[in-house]
Amino acid sequence: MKVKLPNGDIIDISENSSPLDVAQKISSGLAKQAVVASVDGELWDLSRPIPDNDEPSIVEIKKFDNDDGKKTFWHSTAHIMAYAVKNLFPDVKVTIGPAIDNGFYYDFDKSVPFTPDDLAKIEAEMKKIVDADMPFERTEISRNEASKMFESMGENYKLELLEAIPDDETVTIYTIGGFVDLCRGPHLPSSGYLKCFKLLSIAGAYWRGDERNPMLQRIYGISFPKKSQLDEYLKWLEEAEKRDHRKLGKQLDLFLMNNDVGPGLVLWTPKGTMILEIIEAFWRKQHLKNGYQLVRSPHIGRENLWQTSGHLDFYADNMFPKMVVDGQGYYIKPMNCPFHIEIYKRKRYSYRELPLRWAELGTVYRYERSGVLHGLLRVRGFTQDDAHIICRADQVEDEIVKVLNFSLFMLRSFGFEDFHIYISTRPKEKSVGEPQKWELAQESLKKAVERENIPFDIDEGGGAFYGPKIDIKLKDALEREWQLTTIQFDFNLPERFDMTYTAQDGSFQQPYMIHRALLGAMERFFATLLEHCGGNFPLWLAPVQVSVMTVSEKFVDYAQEIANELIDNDIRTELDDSDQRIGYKIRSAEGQKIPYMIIVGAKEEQNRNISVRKHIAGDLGSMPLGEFIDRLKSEIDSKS
RNA sequence: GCCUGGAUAGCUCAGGCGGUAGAGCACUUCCUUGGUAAGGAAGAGGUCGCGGGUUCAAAUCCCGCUCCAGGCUCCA
Repeated sequence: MKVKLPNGDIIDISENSSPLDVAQKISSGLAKQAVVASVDGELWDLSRPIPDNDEPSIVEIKKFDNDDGKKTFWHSTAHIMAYAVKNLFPDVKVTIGPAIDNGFYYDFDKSVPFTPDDLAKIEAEMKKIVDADMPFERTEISRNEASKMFESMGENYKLELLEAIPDDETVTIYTIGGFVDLCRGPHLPSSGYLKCFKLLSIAGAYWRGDERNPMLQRIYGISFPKKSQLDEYLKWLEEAEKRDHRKLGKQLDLFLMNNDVGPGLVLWTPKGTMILEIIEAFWRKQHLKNGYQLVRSPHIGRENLWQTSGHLDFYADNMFPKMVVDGQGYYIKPMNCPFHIEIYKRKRYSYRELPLRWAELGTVYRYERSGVLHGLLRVRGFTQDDAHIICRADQVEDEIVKVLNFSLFMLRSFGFEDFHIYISTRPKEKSVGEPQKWELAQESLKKAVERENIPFDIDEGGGAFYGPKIDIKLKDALEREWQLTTIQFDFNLPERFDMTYTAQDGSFQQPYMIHRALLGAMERFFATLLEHCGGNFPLWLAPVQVSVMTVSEKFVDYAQEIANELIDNDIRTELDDSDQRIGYKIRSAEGQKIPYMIIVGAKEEQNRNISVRKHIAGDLGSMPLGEFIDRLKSEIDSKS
């Protein structure tokens, strides 16, 4: 029989050949690296025979570097882990064990949770299975048989999964050694493929992710065909840990949280505040340049306001409880929008006055469940770089293009380059707003994104009930995705607050309203930036830009002179005139990741110049102060 | 909120099967006046997260709470 390769080549193979045989025909190298295949677009086990159709099947061989390859590799590792766990703990019930973006997990129902020691035991057991190189066997099975089998094994979770499989789908099981699992596949041909793996962590997880269901024990792990890949991954994990914003925040003395102040509430130190101030100054300047006006609003508002906005109906769970003042109910704001709308409603607007773009660095407070708080990424009090665009239907598309460009400009200014856009459309269930408004909004979002030529996905039905949105995710220096920007239509609030403008024909029309946060929340943005640069802030953001250090106390006067000159030139400068050796001062400045160090001693004082050392890079030699200042200024301007 | 594991000096951590604690760094003082990632000495620093119980005695054992970490669920 014949099969066709993706490049069009036709290959002759014998009956009942598998993709592995095909790979072997192409080259032994490919056969060695192959982990899975697709046959006519369907993922296919390497060892599963290819059907002999009239038309030659299209067979694609996939290696580990392919996404499907990775997923298969990891999924098979999950099975082998489950097998090992069943060997060691026969009472455990198995549930699901999928591949995820980085590795895999498997959830077990086990009365006594796993301990870290168990992980080592499980790894050792897995090693045995791998060394025995046992084949994965795929079997198609009738629903009845499968049901009987899992019932006899007492695997009630598998029974539940089985029931959820649609009637027209073939039920398959995969067997490896003594372990049988209900599984769609595909899998590696055998356990020997798993050259190196590591179990990483244990965590609780609800069955099917529903908190009303029992808590299962989840084990996370990762695996690779080569040891070097595992080492590289572990190094990456280590690097990520080093860059953890909570760790760097402490190390560089930027912010803190404290028990007495309360969970999820951030205290900003002078250095952290300096950075925030620079970001915010840049933010204000750019907003004014981009046609925004700034507004401000209070931190609390009357109950009635939140009733009108609907927050008390649909957002109350996330709001801090009511306080009563003079017999009136008040709430701390979880959002800024109702205030901006009240500003809008102070007068009548003509269609000529639109669009309005009102921005505020508005600090909001949301009640987040205790278990979800996480450093600066998830807090209870945070400052949104919020703005509301109020415009006419004919302005919507332009406004979206503008805000999208503005957003990308802002993010790029901070050194982010790699973006992915997600558009979310009208939910199927309930939503508010006229269909034609949704249509117009969704079309505008798509057109705007297409114009920018940035990869995007559409999440059909993924929008909020009150309007479609664009989210921008960015990748940081470690290729991790973060979501900051969101641009969101709102068909709910204009209606609830009865916002209108007077149209050309004298009629009252409801404007379109767009919420947008470009950097998202300042706290989250700060954390992202901090992890992205690993604490090595670009010069324009560094809280201390230069540390002037003396070789001995004899040169303090000259050093002070230099420091004063820098400060006069708006360079954030610190003078280290401590009674320490220069090596010590350098070490401490390097540890604080101060971008430039100036060293002054006898040579410098005599020549009226300075010696410059750059963070990480090292000694740059000596130069006149003026030249150094010019260098700093151009580096600051370039934001590099 | 749920599961698991934690909380000891400003920081990083050791110790402790019940008899009120220790290191390194940081801090203070003194010596040293030193040229590109740790000079030396001395000193000061802790109700061992908070509250209760058991006990002659609790930082240690028990219970409750707070906070933190990794997940789950939820989200900027």
